[in-house]
Amino acid sequence: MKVTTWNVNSLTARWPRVLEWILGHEPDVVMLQETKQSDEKFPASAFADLGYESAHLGQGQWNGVALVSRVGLDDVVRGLGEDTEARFIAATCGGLRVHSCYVPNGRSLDDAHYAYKLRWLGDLAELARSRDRSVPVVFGGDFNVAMSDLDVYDPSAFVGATHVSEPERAAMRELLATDLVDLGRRAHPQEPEFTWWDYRQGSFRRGWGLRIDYLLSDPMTAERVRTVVVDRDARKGEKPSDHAPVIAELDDAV
DNA sequence: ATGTCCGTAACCTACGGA
Repeated sequence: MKVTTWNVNSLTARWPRVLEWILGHEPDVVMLQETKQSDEKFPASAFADLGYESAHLGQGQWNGVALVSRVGLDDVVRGLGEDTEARFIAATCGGLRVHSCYVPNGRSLDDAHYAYKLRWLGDLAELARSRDRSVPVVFGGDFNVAMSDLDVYDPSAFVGATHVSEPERAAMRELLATDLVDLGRRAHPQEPEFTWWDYRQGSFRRGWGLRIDYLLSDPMTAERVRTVVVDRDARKGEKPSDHAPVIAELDDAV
């Protein structure tokens, strides 16, 4: 089973790339972030034509998360607790409880949005902590945190910035401590494996990236993982998202 | 170069957000 996550930075603007990508990669499950669409605009019927069920939590102009699956899509939960922004959607797909997460950006360390980000990650950790341990889980998405300096092209360029601060990293450790495995780092302990490059300054060409998009699973599911790759090709070419998809290939459950 | 891209509101350009 191929489980994937991708922050598309507007599904409207990215539709040709998303369509091409799904046809080319044939993922079983796709967790999408930043659809930037209302539920009315979400192309559920186009996904259905491709053989995929889908579920969306849209907000319109900002945020927006979705799940797209060709291995079933049941028991959808929209939203994280009392959060009013469209940043979380979960469902059961092919026996996996799948969670598409779009963690608040934070903006700057002294911004109210930063406190919101830390609260949001705390709420996500609480949800992960209280989960049904008999069900295999994957949490995927844009976490807007580079968990270690290996996840940052130049740590000196990020002193005092969001995405690398100790409280954000502590919040991610708290999430991981609910017994989740960082599949990308587990598969590639030494390579940066960046997933995001700023549109500005030719960052992609210069290799100025961050690893902020993750696939996290319970340890049993992690044992099923054959490969984890960042599809850098999706960051190239015409009208790319600023994020690349992350793809995990899982063996069937035993 | 604060160097790009997105959606919006408004209007042929600016703005907030990322």
